[in-house]
Amino acid sequence: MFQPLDPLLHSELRLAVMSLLVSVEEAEFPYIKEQTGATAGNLSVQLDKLSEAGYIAVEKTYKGKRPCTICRITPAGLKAFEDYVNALKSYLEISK
Amino acid sequence: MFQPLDPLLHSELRLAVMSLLVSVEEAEFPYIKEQTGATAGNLSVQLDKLSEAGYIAVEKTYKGKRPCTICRITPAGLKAFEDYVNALKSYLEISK
DNA sequence: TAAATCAGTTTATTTTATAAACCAAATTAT
DNA sequence: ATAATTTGGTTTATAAAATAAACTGATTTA
Repeated sequence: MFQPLDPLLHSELRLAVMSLLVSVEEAEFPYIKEQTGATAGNLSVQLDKLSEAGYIAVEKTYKGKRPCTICRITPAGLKAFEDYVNALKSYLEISK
Repeated sequence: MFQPLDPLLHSELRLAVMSLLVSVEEAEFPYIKEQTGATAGNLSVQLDKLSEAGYIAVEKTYKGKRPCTICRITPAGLKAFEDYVNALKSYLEISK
């Protein structure tokens, strides 16, 4: 009846991050922070979780002299996102 | 960009309960328990939260000699569910 | 009448989300 | 030059949430 929801994606901020990365395929930390309205601390923690799950790849590089964290969704992350969306439908579609 | 998600509905079990009640408009505790696969304890807690928020109405009655807890969605609950579904779309719809 | 079942509630524990505090380097102001 | 501010984050602490385990009380069934 109800499909289980991947707890890693069933989180407002992590879902927003994934949603963002699905469409842009590459985003820097400050951009994600601005688009999601998250605090840096919260974002840092949630990016770590997504990264540890293999849902996103995080590249720590430099932009001139300043540090620059670039995030990209992975194939596993894309799959997980799609699966999550499908699972959600079992909760949202009225009349089966 | 991303709409905030009602934390009361952004919970696997509570969302399943609401989803169920949207379609049936009346359900007994054991039925909800069976359909969601929840433990009785967890279900009891989550029904209380939905009830306190005014999203469902809980009627405690008897079926013969046995206690019988009947749940129904309220207009406020239906509205909240619809709003939640709309908010979710901002996370799921690629390209705007 | 003892054991098991039904219908739940209460309580305790683990997990999670989140913000506050912090750190280091770079830039800007005095 | 050096003090203050900003940028780009990480770490840590706290509050909230989810969940299961333990419990209660009445009802069947053995």
